[in-house]
Amino acid sequence: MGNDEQSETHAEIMEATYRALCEHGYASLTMQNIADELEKSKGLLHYHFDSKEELLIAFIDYLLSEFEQDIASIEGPPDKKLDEFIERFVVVADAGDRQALHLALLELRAQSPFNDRFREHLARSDTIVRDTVAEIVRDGITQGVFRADAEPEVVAQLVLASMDGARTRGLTIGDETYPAAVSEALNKYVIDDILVKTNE
Amino acid sequence: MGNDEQSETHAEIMEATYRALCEHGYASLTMQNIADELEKSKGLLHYHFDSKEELLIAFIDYLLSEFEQDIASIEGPPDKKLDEFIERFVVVADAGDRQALHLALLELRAQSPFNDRFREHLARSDTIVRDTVAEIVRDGITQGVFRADAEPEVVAQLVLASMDGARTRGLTIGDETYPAAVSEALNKYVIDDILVKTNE
Amino acid sequence: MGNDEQSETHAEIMEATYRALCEHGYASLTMQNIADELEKSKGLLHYHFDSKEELLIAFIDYLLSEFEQDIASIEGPPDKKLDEFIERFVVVADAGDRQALHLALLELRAQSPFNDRFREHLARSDTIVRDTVAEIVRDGITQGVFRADAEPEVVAQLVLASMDGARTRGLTIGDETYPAAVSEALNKYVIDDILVKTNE
Amino acid sequence: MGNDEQSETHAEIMEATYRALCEHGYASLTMQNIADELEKSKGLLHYHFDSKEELLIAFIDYLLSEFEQDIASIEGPPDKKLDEFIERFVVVADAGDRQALHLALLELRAQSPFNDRFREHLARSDTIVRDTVAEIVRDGITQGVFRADAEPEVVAQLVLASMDGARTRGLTIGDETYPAAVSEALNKYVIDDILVKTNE
DNA sequence: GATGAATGAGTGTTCATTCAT
DNA sequence: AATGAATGAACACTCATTCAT
Repeated sequence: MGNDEQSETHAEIMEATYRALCEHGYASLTMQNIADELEKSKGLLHYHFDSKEELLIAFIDYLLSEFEQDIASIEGPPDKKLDEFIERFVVVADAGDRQALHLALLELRAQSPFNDRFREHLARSDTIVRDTVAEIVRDGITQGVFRADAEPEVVAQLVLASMDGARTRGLTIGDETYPAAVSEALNKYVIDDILVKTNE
Repeated sequence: MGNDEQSETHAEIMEATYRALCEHGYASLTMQNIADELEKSKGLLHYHFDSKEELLIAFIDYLLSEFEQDIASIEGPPDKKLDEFIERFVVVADAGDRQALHLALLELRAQSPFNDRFREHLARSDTIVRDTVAEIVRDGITQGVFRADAEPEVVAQLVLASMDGARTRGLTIGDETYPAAVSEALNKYVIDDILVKTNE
Repeated sequence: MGNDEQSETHAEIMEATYRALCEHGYASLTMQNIADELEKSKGLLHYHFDSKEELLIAFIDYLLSEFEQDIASIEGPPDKKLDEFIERFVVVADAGDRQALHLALLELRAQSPFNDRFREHLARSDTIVRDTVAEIVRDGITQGVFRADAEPEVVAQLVLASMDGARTRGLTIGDETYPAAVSEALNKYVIDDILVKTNE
Repeated sequence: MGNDEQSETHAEIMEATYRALCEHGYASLTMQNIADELEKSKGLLHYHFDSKEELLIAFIDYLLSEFEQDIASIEGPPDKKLDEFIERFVVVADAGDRQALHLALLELRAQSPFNDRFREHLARSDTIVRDTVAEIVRDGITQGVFRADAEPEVVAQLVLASMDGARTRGLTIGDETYPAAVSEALNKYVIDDILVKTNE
């Protein structure tokens, strides 16, 4: 059976933390909030995690591994993968839920300058995601769908930054169309530029 | 303009709040922190503001008006103004301080989904800033330095989003070069595209 | 005015701590107990002391300084002073109160192996008290009331140890006559031995 | 005698309790501490004892019976037995361990004013030990090694009190030589006095 | 016998807020 | 305007105890 036992309650706590974080926000998140979402006692949380910080570190890892799995599952030719990647970052469909996920991440990020461990765990994932995008661009160049002078690392940074910022600003003004609008702009002003035009 | 009496202590409290926020972060910000920075008592804060929230709302306005004044002070031809705008957003020189300002803003933004008043005040400013950038682009088109098919609103959104995201990701991984790198990418992949090429 | 301000509330907290300690014992002593005795809120205790430990350290100092003042006030010729010292240690009269004081001290002592700061503060006082007793014996030898071969330090140790132990055992079996009995034994088997016999 | 089944696990729990008590002290002693020392689960402790208090009562009995057996095993002529008794109370050799035992006892004693059952169990033992010492003195008088005017009960009280107090003060100031010093003083100022001098 | 999950009451501590001065 | 004392609710965390397995 292995040590998959970590899964049962551990996973439920992570999900409860997710819901609690979405509902109350990081600054107001309490162990009681999480316990309420879990419909278990506060004590149980401390039975499984030494402290709130420990629980949140575990939560960061949970959140990021979910996210990493998600983007790793993207298939297809490089240009389609890049589109799909942006699409998933933006999320038109299940707006509510994934928006909440990115908000949760944003809040944790906003805390990272004050918490070394948060920063370390978040940074690791940031690098992975950026490398993934850069790799897509690199594959695209190799396969001839992206122009040879496109810089994979730079494009990756710009794509990620603009999508991140779009979400942040979307949250700020409560305008859910913001990410989609930036996604379009990104396609028009950036992606289009690096695409090899077949008939021009 | 208005009751200038507001100026003296009020301004000092805003500055103290700024320092306290930079040092402790939103989630750990206490009235005592602010009072300590002010070198006055906690009670005084409540004499001037009915509650912590009220003080923070006032702080958002203070922060944004500072920011709005800053970008309003940019002079020169549209393409230079856009460069300068990005430059100030990025800040190469006084990294420490302005970085802190943007972090403070980010934290407040991360809270806005949980606080209607935060959101309203932040949204107002967001719109102003975006309109300012769009106006610069519009002027640039009129003056013939930007291509006629550039969309002012869309470019403004993309510029702001990518700069915002760059800072956020810079904070996440504690990499101060991130915003500068994205700034360059922005110039190369976006601004360059909409510039009217004089001799080509 | 001076910094005697420490006196007002500080003293009341010390007294409340004393009463709470007597009533509940160290192991069950809570900040709430102390607050209840003080008839003030728990928060106030933390306004005056950073932590429970800090409060207890202050309490040790308070207790010991009271005690040191008490024994320093003993007057008269050396042999009478020694008697009076033992008498006060034993206390026949106001049994209840002083017994409680010594119990409080005993509890704190029992904790000292687990708390460096407790130990340091208690040790300082222990030394002072022992030196005081030794000094009495030394004076007695000089003045010819104690035999020249009496060892001041050794006698002081024996006197203090037996009185301390008497109280401890008195507490153990709830027998209030124990200290008095040991006091007598001490006089008969120790003090008598070192007294210079005038006509024998 | 009785249900010998008690022996196996029961004894192991007692020993674990002893170690846990030595390491953490009474005030910080938890069922988890004991379970850790036992290398078994907390639940098991409650299987064997209805409550923590019940376990501690059993522990007092265990501790005292060990102690009583120890002093009962002393052999030889009365004056040697008295010396040996003091020696064992003091313990020069295995300082660490027996010191811990007496500390454990002291802590439990310090609790006895707040716990009737503790007090009763401790008092019973106190009486037994005191009677044992008094009996030694009485035997000594009968056998002519102690002076006829020595009062067995009084001497026993004084010996026990001073040794107890010596240990307490030794713990207080972290001075391990204290008990030995008092032991010497006891011999010189008390035991010597009641010894029948053969050539004088 | 023995465990691990789970609970709930209680702990020290924090903090926005109030108020007399 | 300004303070320091004081409060009360809430917080993270602890722990003896229970119970299904």
